[in-house]
Amino acid sequence: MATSAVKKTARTAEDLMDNRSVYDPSSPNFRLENSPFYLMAHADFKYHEDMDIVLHKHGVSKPIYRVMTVLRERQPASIGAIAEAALTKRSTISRIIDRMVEQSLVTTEPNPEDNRITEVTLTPAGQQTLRKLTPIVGRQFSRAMDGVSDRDIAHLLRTLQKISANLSKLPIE
Amino acid sequence: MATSAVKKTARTAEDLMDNRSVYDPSSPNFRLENSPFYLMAHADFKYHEDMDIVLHKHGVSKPIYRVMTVLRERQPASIGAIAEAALTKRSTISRIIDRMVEQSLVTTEPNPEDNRITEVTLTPAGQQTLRKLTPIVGRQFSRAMDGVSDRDIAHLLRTLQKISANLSKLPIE
DNA sequence: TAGGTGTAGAAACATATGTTTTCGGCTAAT
DNA sequence: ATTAGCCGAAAACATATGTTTCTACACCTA
Repeated sequence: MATSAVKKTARTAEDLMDNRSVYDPSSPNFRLENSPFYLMAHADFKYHEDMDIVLHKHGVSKPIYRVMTVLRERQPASIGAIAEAALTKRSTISRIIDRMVEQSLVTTEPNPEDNRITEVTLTPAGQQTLRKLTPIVGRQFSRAMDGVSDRDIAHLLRTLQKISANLSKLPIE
Repeated sequence: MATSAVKKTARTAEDLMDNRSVYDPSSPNFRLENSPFYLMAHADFKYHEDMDIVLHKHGVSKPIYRVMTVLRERQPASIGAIAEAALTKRSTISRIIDRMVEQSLVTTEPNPEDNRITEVTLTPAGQQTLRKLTPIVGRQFSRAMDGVSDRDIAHLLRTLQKISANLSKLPIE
């Protein structure tokens, strides 16, 4: 077809704007600053980098905070369920929970229906800590989203959810 | 004002759709599946999880691939510059470069202007490996973006760039 | 009911990353 | 010119994560 032929011969400035060549990592025009996944990693990194400093002042590490946010959603939760939600290996979560028990942030007890399963629950102290942290995290979120409209955020969410769903299907090769 | 008063009293289903309460981590209505940063982490995790398996078949680890993509942009590059671009500590990059030298993927030489600086360059073999990997990564990218229009991707990029820029300013507290 | 299979979590082991210290080289001020 | 201070990188040290193995338990089936 004519259009694709044109696109093939004229591969210069304009297609830096309107087709995949800038952000598709297999394109020669690809640039990291235009890569969605690089930008996600960058945003995520900066977001947590700052927050980590503040959290540490409250005796909470990044992985511990992550576990707490998972537990806020659903409680009690098994080690395995937490691991999956927190995108971390079970053994790692198992040890993080150990530390959290030390700090009296959570308690553990075997599931009465299935003795293999360890159910984890936030203690009142853990919930209290989480409440204390919430406004701090809220400020960081606002800082990140400064100048981004609610409509843009909604759009961002839809796109990210689509991408996540795509990647949860069976992988390549 | 009237509108804000209304919003305060009627905090139910409709504001799950059109205001910050679902994705602002300081809101009680917050849910992880609606959190932009959680979704970014999730997408990034899945994206690289799959790719890692394929890369390993070509003798390339995730961090090594990351360094290679940075070097594709600018070459030669110092250890420090690579570390910054790859969102990793200098000492870590230093060791990754050691491994890459072992595998003859890169060469290093001191910067003639400043002997403290180590300049890293991809070898022909390294470039060859990168070229071999490119279509694989491209397929994974396409898989992730399946059903996402170019217009949506462009929108995503703009929003992510905005967020990254916000977070690169001075942090909270 | 016994045995095989699969699963959850912990322990043992290996690896990778981050933190701190050290070393050499650059630079500026006296 | 010398020295103090800074910076990049590497080495030494500490910590955290991932991988593999093991144990106990649950479930299925013969």
